[in-house]
Amino acid sequence: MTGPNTPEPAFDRLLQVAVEVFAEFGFRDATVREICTRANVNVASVSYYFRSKDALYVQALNFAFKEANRRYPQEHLLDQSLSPEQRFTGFVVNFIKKLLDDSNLGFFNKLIAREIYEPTKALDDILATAIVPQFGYLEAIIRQLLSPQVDNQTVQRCMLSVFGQCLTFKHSRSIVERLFPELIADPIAIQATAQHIADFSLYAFAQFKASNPTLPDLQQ
Amino acid sequence: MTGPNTPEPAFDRLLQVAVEVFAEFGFRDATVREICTRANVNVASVSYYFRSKDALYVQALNFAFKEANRRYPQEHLLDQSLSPEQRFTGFVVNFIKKLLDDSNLGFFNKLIAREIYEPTKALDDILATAIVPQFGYLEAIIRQLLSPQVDNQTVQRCMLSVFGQCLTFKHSRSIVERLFPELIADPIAIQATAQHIADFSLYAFAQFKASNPTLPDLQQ
DNA sequence: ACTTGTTTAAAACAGCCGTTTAAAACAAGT
DNA sequence: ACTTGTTTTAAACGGCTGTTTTAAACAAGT
Repeated sequence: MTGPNTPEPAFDRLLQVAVEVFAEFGFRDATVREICTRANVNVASVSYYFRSKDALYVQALNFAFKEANRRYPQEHLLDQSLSPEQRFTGFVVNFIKKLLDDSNLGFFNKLIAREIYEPTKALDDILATAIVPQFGYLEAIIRQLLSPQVDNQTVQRCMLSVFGQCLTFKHSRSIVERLFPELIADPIAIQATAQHIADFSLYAFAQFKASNPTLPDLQQ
Repeated sequence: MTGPNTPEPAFDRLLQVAVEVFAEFGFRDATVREICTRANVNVASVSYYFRSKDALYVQALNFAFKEANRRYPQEHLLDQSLSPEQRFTGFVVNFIKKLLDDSNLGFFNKLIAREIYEPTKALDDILATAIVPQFGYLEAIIRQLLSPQVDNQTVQRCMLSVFGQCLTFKHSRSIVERLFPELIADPIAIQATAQHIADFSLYAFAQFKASNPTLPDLQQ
C-alpha cells in the first residue's frame, strides 16, 4: 500500500511522467516502458505502484485535474462585483490560455482534451469532476447575459458555441498552426484571439437577448 | 453486404472497409487483420494490393475525400443569386450534417476529423486538397458579411469561430451526447442546432461590421 | 544479527502487431 | 494441354506490448 503520508519519489515521478506521456501519445500509443524510462524506474514499477496501465491512466487524469485547477484558478468567475460581461471574458481568456499552455506543466489539459476526443472508461469520472462544474459556471454567466426567459436548449447551444470556439484551438490545433499561425504565435496574439472569441460571443448574446420576444427587457 | 462471393473486387472492398475501420479506431488502433476480416480477404492482401498499412491509409483518405465531396456537394455556396446570409447558413447546415452523418457512408468525415485531431504525414495533402478550398469558400462569404476593410486576422478569427462551433459536434461529441443529447437527437434537432450556429455567427458578424474599424473592448 | 516489510532489478512470459514467405489456386492465351 | 502471369492462402517471422516472476537490495525495529 502506498500510504497517503509521504508518497515515495518514484511514485511521484511516475505519476508526473505518465501525464506527459499519455498527453503526448494518447492512452494506446503511450507505453509503460517509455513512461518508466523517462521516470528512471524499472518497468515493473507500474504494476507495483499502480495496479496496471489502465489504473495509472485514471490516477494520472485525476492528478492532471487537480494541477490544472491549481494553475488556472477560476474564483474570479464567482466574483459578483464584476459585470457578467467581464466574468464571461475572464472565463474565455482563462480557458484559451489553459488550452494553449505548452509549458512543462501544461500537459494536463492536453490529456483532458484527448479524453474528450476519444473517451476511455475514465470519461464519466472526468465529466462529473471537471467538466460539469465548468459548464455550470458558464451556464450561470450566459443566463445572466441572455434574457431570463430564454429556453434551455438555446442556453445549451450558446454554451456549446463558446465551448467550441475555444476548444478548436486545441482539437484543431494542427490546422490553426498551419493556416493561421500568427493567431497563436505569442501570448499577446493568444490574448487577442481569446478577446475575439469573447467579443464574438457577447455580440451574439446581445442579439439573442434583443430578439427574444417573450418578455420586455427588465434589465439594462 | 459483404459475402463470400461479392461482385466487388478485393481491392475495392479492402479500400472501403479500410475507411470504416480507420475512422472507427484511428490509424494506430486499427489492425490490418480487422480490416481483412471485415473485407473477407487474406491478411497478406494489404501488402499485396497496397504496399503497407501506411500506404493503405493514405489511399483510404483520398478515397474518403472524393466520396465526401460527392455526397455533400457545395455548389450552392457559389450561387450568387442567394444572399450572403443564405449562403452562410447553407454552409453551416451542410457542414454540421456532414459531421453528424453516421450512415454507412458517413465514415469519411470521421476519418478526416480524426486526421485533423491527430495528424499523420497525410495531413498536408488533406489540407491542400480538402480543407483549404473549404476555408476559401467560407472566407469569401464572411468577407461579404463583414465590412470590406476589415483586417485579415479578424476574418481568420471569424472563420475559426464558425469552424470551431461546427467541429465541436464531432470532436467533442462524447460530451454533447452525454450532457445535451437532445441537441443532436434527430435530423430536426440537428437542423435547429445548425441554424443556431448560423444565427449566432450572423449576429456577431453584424456587430463586427457595425463597430468596424475599431473594435470596442467589452472587457473593463 | 536477525527478522520483517518495502522497494528495486533483470529476465521472461504470453499475446498481438505488421509484414513476409512460399506454395497453391486460378484465369487466359497459345 | 501447357505456359504465363495474377490472385489467394496458410503459416511463420521478428518485434513490441502489458504484465508477471523471481530474487536481490534496502530500511527499520527488535
